Amino acid sequence: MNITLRQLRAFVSIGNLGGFTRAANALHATQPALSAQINQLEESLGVRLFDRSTRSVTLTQVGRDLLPVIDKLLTDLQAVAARARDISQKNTGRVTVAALPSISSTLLPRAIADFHKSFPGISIGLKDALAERIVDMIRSDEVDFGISSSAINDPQIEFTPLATDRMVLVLPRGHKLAKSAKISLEDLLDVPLIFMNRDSSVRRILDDAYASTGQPATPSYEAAFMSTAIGMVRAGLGVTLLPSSALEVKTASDLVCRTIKHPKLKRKIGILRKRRQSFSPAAASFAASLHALSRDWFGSEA
Amino acid sequence: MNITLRQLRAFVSIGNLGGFTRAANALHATQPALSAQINQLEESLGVRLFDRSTRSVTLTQVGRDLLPVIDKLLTDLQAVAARARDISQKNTGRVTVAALPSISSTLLPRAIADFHKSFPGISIGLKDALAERIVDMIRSDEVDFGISSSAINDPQIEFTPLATDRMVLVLPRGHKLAKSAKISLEDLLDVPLIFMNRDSSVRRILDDAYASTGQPATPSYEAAFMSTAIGMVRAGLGVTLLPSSALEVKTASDLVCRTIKHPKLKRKIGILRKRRQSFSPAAASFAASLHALSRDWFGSEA
DNA sequence: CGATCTTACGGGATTCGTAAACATA
DNA sequence: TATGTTTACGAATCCCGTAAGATCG
Repeated sequence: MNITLRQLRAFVSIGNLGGFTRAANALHATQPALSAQINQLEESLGVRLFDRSTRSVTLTQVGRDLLPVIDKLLTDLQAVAARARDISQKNTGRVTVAALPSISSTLLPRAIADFHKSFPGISIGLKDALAERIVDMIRSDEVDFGISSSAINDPQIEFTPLATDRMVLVLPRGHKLAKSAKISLEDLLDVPLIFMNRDSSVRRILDDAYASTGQPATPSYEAAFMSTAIGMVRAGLGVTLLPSSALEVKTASDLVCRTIKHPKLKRKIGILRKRRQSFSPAAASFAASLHALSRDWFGSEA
Repeated sequence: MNITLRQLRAFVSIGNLGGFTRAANALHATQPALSAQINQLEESLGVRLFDRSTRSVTLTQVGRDLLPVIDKLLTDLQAVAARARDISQKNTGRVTVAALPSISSTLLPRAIADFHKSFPGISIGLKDALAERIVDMIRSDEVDFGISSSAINDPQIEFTPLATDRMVLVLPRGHKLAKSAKISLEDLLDVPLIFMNRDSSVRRILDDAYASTGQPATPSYEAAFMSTAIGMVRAGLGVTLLPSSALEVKTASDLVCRTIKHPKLKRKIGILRKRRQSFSPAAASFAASLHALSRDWFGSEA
């Protein structure tokens, strides 16, 4: 015969309430049901738990010993279930994401702030890193998911697009190109160019784009941080191409942004995660929040 | 939906063994059953516990969190059940009994020794006391049961006879009464009598018996301990009447025991316990052992 | 193609609740 | 006599196991 939780609950309830009838009411069951359950439990354990007369029920010595232990057991179980439900209802949990610096500095802070309003119980960890490192962190489960560009060739990693990030030309307000209606890559040949250095994924996109034109990229300067590149533009050292996601430049009144028509001057930004590994409820919720926010941010361009 | 122990066991087993099929074999169940159980558990908790592909099963983050907790829960339950079964199988436990001094010094030491051979896991506590105190200890649950005479007038206390204890006359080997074939109470009128003092239940029996003859008891000496009374007899100060249960006197070669025919010169010795309070398994076992031993000891006289 | 999980479904065991019997204060 | 437990029994439910389906390596 097997012990069931119902039997244990009946035992605790009867023991605490001191009667089958009272316990039956409390448990929304009938007395005969409890009677049977206690009989089964007693048989399973091989001990008599209650001394029952028709008029009163008292615990036996063994029952008195067992009651607090079993009570604790049931309380513990309830706590575990409550914790699980808490996680599922996103009242608690932790999500850690890895994202490119451009995303980490612009979209994510706002996303995190918004998300925290809806789910104050979930804490979010953010690690900014370059594309390769992001993939590493996903592989080693250091993060729940990553936010990066799609240029990944790993069958283990799954990409879900969030938005398209265009490369925009950033130039000083008075620059001659600022007047041109349309600007192409060829127009930039005789202008000093400021690129991100070769570690960055932005740079890789530019190199690819230039390679497709047959004209190699010849930057006059290379910067490790976007803020450096912008500072150089502002100082009149040249122009630079930066992802629109790093839109802090838009707010600078002495700079002008112009889009350049070229199929390769854009990249897909999206969520990277291990294939066939489900999101935790908290991570799923945050990812959904990111999708919603990116629609507002970039519009619904594919 | 309600959580069941089977679901938890399935979860732990699958989590530890890393597969539904392996767990199904281990649990002597079929794998669709486990599949259903995990589905139910996941629904109850509101969280996904496993990431399952057709070829492999891995715990989700939440599942990894929950596994050790639930494992411990089940282990605890098993320990509780094992403990209860231990008690029921009398591999463990403690019995405390209160008994009259005459019983405590003769029958009980042997009973305890015998019992210990059969049930080495049960420890037995013995408290020797007079009748009133025994009843007190039963009432206050200081002891599991008492061993005393039946002269108790408490509806709360239940008496189960063990044996009949006769009062025997103890006299020096050369005493004149030792030659008489039959001795009655009246024959003792002109002999110095040594009685137990008025606290003892033995004395009460003698007083009752004498009262029924119309002749008041007139002891020449009163002793608090039986050994004192015996010493007095041995010294020739008189004769005494003692319960046969205190049979150590039988072994003294310079003394003679003679029974006296009188309906009141006996008492029923038995087990006293609270009405409608069940024995613990250990207590029941020891009580049964006492019944068996007393049959050997006194014969099966009612 | 084989190993493994999921779905579908029928039969059997469990268990619940109603009603009557039973026991004690 | 009234309260409260146990017994009896019919019915609903639950759950398991078999078999077929689906999917991934």
